[in-house]
Order: sequence, then C-alpha cells, then structure tokens
Amino acid sequence: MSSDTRFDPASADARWQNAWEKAQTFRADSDSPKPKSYVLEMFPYPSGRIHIGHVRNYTMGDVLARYKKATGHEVLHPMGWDAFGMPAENAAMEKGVHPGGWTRDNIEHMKAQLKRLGFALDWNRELATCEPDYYGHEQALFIDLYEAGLVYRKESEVNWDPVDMTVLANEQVIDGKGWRSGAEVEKRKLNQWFLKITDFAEELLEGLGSLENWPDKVRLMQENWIGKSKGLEFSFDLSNGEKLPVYTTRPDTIFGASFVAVAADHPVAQAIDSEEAREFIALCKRGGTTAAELETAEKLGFDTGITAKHPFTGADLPVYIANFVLMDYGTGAIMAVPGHDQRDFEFATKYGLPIPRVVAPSVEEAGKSFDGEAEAGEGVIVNSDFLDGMSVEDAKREVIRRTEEHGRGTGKTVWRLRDWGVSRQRYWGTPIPFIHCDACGVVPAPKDSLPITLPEDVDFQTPGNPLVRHETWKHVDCPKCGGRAERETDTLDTFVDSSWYFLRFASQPADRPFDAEEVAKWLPVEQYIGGIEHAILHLLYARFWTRALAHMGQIEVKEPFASLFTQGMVTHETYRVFIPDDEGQTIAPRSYYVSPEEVERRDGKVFEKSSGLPVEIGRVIKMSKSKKNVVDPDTIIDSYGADAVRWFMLSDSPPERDLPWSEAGIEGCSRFVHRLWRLFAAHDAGAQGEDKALDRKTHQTVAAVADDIEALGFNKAVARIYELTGTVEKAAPSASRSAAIRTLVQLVAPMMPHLAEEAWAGMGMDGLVADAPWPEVDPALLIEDEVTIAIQHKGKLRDTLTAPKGAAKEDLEAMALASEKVQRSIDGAEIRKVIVVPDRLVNIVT
RNA sequence: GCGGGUGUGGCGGAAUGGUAGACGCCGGGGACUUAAAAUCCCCUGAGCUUUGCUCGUGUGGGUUCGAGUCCCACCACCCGCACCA
Repeated sequence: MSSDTRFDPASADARWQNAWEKAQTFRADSDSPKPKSYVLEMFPYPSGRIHIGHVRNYTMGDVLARYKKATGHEVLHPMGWDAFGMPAENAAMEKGVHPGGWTRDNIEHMKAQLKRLGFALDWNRELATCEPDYYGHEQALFIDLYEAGLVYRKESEVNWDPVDMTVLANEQVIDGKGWRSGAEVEKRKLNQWFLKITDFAEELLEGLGSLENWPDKVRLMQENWIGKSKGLEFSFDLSNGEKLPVYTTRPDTIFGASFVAVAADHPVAQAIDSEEAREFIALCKRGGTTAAELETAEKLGFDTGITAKHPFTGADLPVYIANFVLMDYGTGAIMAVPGHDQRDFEFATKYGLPIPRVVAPSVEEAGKSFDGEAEAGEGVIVNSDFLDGMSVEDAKREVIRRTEEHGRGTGKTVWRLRDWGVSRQRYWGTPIPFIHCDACGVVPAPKDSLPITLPEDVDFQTPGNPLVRHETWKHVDCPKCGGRAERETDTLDTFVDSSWYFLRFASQPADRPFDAEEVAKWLPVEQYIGGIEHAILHLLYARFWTRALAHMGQIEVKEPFASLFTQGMVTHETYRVFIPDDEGQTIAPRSYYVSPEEVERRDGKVFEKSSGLPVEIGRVIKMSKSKKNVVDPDTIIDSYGADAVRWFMLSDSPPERDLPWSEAGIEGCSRFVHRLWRLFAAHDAGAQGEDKALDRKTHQTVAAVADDIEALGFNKAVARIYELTGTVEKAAPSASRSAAIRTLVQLVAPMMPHLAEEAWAGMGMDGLVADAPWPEVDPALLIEDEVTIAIQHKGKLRDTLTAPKGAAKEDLEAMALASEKVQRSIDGAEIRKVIVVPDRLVNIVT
C-alpha cells in the first residue's frame, strides 16, 4: 500500500463485505465453546427503505457485536423482518399490488441497503414474520397458550378504527384516536381473542426489579402501565335494596365518605328510569377524552335519589352518577372522600356536600379547615371512631380487617393492566388457528394442519377483511366432528409476531418453533437496542410471552432482554420557504418545506435553488417526510462510503440522545477516514526504537475505548480515537509508533470495518481484522510516571507543576510554595492551611 | 395534575467533589500552489487597565479548603401517563 493511493470506499466496501460473506465471518455457532453473546437490535418493519434511524440503531449494535467477537465471544447478531402489518394492505389498496409481493420486494431492497453498511450480521438466520415457516410456528405456540388456559374469547367492547376498519389495542389508542390512522376511535362489540397477560401482572411487575440494566425510565413506564394498587373492595347497602360494590385505595378515610358515585355506564345508573338521568348519561359519554379536555373538564354529577348506608356509621349517603368515575377501573363505583381526594373535593364543593376531615397533621388539629383543596398526604386519623390516633397505614389494615370480619368485603389488589386483545380484522397477519363449528364450538386447528397459510387470491378493492369474503379459504371440516365448519378469519396483532422472534433467531428447527436447548445457550439477549417508542407495548408483550412460555415449561429463561438500550433519534434542521406576499393580498404568510438538496448557501444565507427565494432554517427536529428534512442512507453512502456514515452515527452525541445530522459533520467524518488512511499508509513495520510515552498513550486508549464500548459510550470512544490519532501523527518513527498504528486499526475496526480491513491487509497482517483479538493492555503502561499538579490559592488555580507520580505530600507542598505565581498571589498573607491531594493538587488557604 | 429527564462556548458535547470547555463541527489567520481542491500549522468562552487579572456550567441560597458535580428552593424546555378511586 502506498501513501498516494486514496482510500476508495466505492470499491473497498463491497470487496470486504464479500470477503466476510465468503468466509462466513459472522456466522453464529451454537456449539462453540466460547462464551456466548447475543446482540440484538429491534428488527425493522419493511416499509420500503432503510431510514437513518435504522442506520444509527444497527451501527451501535454492530460496534458492540464486533467488539464482543474480538474479546473472545461467540456472537449471535441476527437480522430479520417484522413483516406483517397494515402498510402492506394500504399499498395493496392504493397501488393494486399484493401485500406479499410488496413486502418481499421491500425486504429485498432493504436487505441490500443494510449489506452496503457492512453490518456483522448472521444472514443465515434471517427470518420474515410473514412467511409460513415463521407464522406457522406462531400458530402452534398460540394453540399451546390456548391449551395452557392463556387464550380466551370474549364478547367485548373494542376500540374500532373506522378508517383502518380494524380493532385497536388500548395501547394503540392515543388521545382517543387510532395510533396509525389518527381517526376518532369508536366503541363496538365484537367477539375477540384475548391473551391473559393479567395472569402475569404480578410477575411482570416484580420482574422489573431484576432488570438492572434497563433504563429506569422504561421500567417506570412499565410499572405505571401495569398499575398495581392495593385497597379494599366492599359493598354498600342501597336504599333500593341492592348492594353496590366499591373499590378504594384509602379505606383509612372511610369515615370521611360523604357521598357515593357511580360511572355513567354503571348498572345502577343505567337502571334509573328518568329522562333527566338518561340525558345526563348521554352528556357524560359525549365528553372528549383528549388531554386538554380532561384537564379542564368540570366535575359533573346527577343525584339518583338513592342512598347508601355507611358500613360503620350507618349514615345515609347520597348516590350520584359522576362523570369522573370510570366504569372499567375497580368496580365502576366509589366511596367519595372529599377531604382527602381532589376530585371528590371539587365535586363536593360544587354540589354543597359535606367535607369532613379524617386525616390531620396531629390529633390537636382535628378541627382544622381545608385550604381550598383536598389533603391527600400522610398524617394521623381523626374524627373516625375506632381509628382515631392511628397512622394511615395502620388504619388501612384495621378497616380491611374489620370489613373482612363482618363479611362485607375484602382487601383487594387492582391492576390497570388489561388483557391483550389480539384479534385483528385484517388479511396481512398470522391467521388465528381456530375453527368454528356449529356443533363443537371453537376448536383449535390440529397441529399437523399447520401452517394455516394465507390465501394468495384476494382483492383489496372493498374495505374490510378479504378473508371474510374469500370464496373457499374459510370453509373447512371440523377437526372434531368432521362436519361443515369455518375458519377463524381474524388474524393476530403484529405485536404477537415480535413477541418471540428473538427465540426463533436463537434456534430454527423446521418442525417446531424453537429448540429449548439452543435457546438456553443464547438467551437472554445480552444487549437489546431500539427506540424508546417500544418502551411499553413491544417490550411488555415480549416479556409476557417469555414468561408464559417459561410457565408452560417450554423454556427456562424468564426475562428475554438482560440489558436494554434506547437510542435517540436522528434529527435535522428544516428548510422552509415563505411565499412572498402577492401585492399585499396574503394575510397569513404561506410557506412550504424544501429538502436539503433543494437549497444552496450564498454569502452565509440560504436560498431555494429553483426559485431563488430565501429559506428560513428551522428547528432541529426528527426527520419526517412532511418536513422534508430526511436524509437518505443510500445517497450518503454513495457520497462518503459506509465507514464515514457509521462513524458519524457514533460521534458527538451520546447514543441515548438525539443526533443532529449535518452536512459539515459527515464531511468531517469523511475527512477523518482519509486522514486515518494516510496514517495507516505511513506504517513502517521495520521502524526501530521505543517511545514510552506513546506506548502509554496507546495502552491507555485501548483500555478506555474498551470501557466506553462496553458502556455504549460510543461518542467518548470516538473522542479517544481522535486523540490517539493526533498523538500518533505527531510522534517520531519508532517501533512504538508502528505498533500504535496497528493498534489504531484494531480500535477503529468495529466502527469502520472496511477501512480497517483494507489497512490490515495493506500492513501484511494475517487474516481478517474482524477475526483478530482485541489488543492486549499492559496494566503497567496504564500508570503515568509523571503527573501535573494544580496549585490553588484559596481554591483558585494559580499555577501548575509537573511532579513524579506518588511524590510525597511535603515535597508537593514545598514545590507549590516555591512557585513565583503562588507567592505573588499569597502576597505575604499568613498560611493557615495547606491541602495536598497526592498526584492531583495543592490548595493553599490563607 | 402525577411521574421522569435535561439545562455547560456560535453548535454537538467532555469532565471518580480537585486545572471547566477533552474531542468534533463552524469561524479566523497562515503555509504549500500559477490558482484551486486536498493537506498541514496556529488561534478560537466573555470582559479588562493584557508579565497578568476578573467573571463564567439555567436562577437564588447552602455544605466544603475546593461545587458543573452534593443539599434546599425556584425557572425553562423535553418525554411518558392521565379523572385509575
């Protein structure tokens, strides 16, 4: 290799990608005796093209996977496709293509894009969830779950998206609108398939405690989502002779109850036979569910005229229908304690109901009045008969005990988590493997009939599910009685597909979903990397499936992902052109966004190329098509090569934060690629002589980069590599310098693998740098023999000096006092104290 | 409203309680060149009475010999959840 040859990514990238493929460098061997490391990034939906967010995500995983390989691990780093879902059907409707063809074309294209980036992936294990050899096994697992009692059907009110014509999970309803279509969600009653995730609520909550390497933020979000609360369920005797069960988390405040409230949907409310009641209920239902509406919503109530007998005092409490009581939480009815619940307080204030105090800061303050709001905090129980003087916690226990003793109710744990509705009235998903028979009811499809494949001949010109309209597909004989029966036409929520794919990556037998022994070798995933948007849905469902399979004895592992990392987005500034006023006609300025390629810079200002109009540079925000601030990975790889793009993805921003894309930034990265290349070309295997300081720097950098990669602090690793590069460039030729250059090749290999292979080969090294072990660190070289000591006077820096490492305190003090600058600062003042931190600083206090 | 996070140069960001601003980008100056590109070198927080000094990590307090870092109060922005009894 000679110094006048420029590094040419256009040829080098593909050459090394082929070399890795030919050598099967990244094939994961389950039988390897090496320690295993499973590195996984959330697999992509094949939307058509890789976007820059994928590039960042997979680059991070790739650096870790390559580093793990170098440090002696057998690495499993697979890739696949989360290939079912609505966009394929939308494309079918809009373009008249088949969802399968559209999806497979996309996969092919995106796979080629990923290959251009040189990721260290084991493509032998590639899978797509839309293929029968994946979803057939999913059907088998679904039947297993059914047999384990974790699948059931129920008639239920569902969130119906009128645009996508499908059911949405609660998690897919955002502010009352469909998460994809944005349409106002309607309520409909349908027979639906459910997974009993609530059976695992306690486990899923407790399991969070063991996930130390998950971000606290995600654990907290899941905790809130599961939403455990402990309390008391008991019944009021109503004046109409019925019993009304209510749920409360504050049984200690029971003597403060001044009214009872039920939800509008509650049977007690529904049974009120009056025009006014019906009108009020209708009013409650009309209320919006958006954040803004709820925040400002006034507490409204309707007095039913019914009264409820207080279980301890025997007082008659009025029963209201209230708009703030939810039917689907607890029992849909509450005992209202206005003194100690803000909502109840507002309601009582509005309707002139009593607001008794039953918790006070001290017994003496039992008569204290309220200051315009409820007091929900700690204190001592007052005005509460046998509870007086107790702490909140003691009173809770006592009330639960007495209520249970009287047989009026029980202590109860209530969860916010609901069972997971998995039915979708869609074609492009896993067919639910069940058969409806008039005689036998719902019967699971026999396992030997799996996979139940989707019919190819379907049309999408009519809204709704084509499986329902299909002429022949759904007709089948009942596996039990042999009579005429019909297939289930619902398909599974695509979140089911992504709830177990990590198991299939680990082991892919043809005749069953996975092999337990193989799974045990690889799982749990050592490092899972993906977007924060999956903090609840995907990650909770995957945890649930893993636990359910463990519960059924199919696998041992209980938590699928040992470490989770949620990476930030790639952002970019926006370019906006304001259309000039048309002779003062325009009132509001009209504007449109233009893409980065459509603008040019002149004299420090920015203009649209085509029109010459000035462009306003906007906020740095997430890339999106509508804001036209997207950057296409293919284009930038063409311009700069894979290594520069990968390097950019790792530089500057900490990986959990957003990364602002910039043209200047990628150019800087590209410059560095070529700068390294020149340095590598200057490698002289025959150079003689030792450079101790350089050796130290090299070894320190190796150790630091290793630490940084293991902590996923890629931006810091990058900075260290820049630093070492600068040092090596300035160093005089020596054996140490040549060694440092070889080491540098290895340090950048996980990040810029193509450049590294090219340099490695150019230096005449054996084999691939991808197979080379991580450079060894000599611990003796990590320690400096000289240190810089800061000298402070009254805490302010006055001078620095160089001292041998480990110098005695007295010597450092003497050296500090000998400093002219320090003496000038002290200016003859009396020295009261001298603080010496060995190898660090001397602080003189006067 | 509840919960969580983040505030450091023109920008992205470094900094086990111990020299704030590593490293990168932008910008300025210079070298090389007929010229440009590429490359290399130097400068680059602010201010001042410039051998040096003062100020400076959102604001105000506190602890400490010493605070970006710890404690208290506040402000701003971002994210999640949301009438969950």
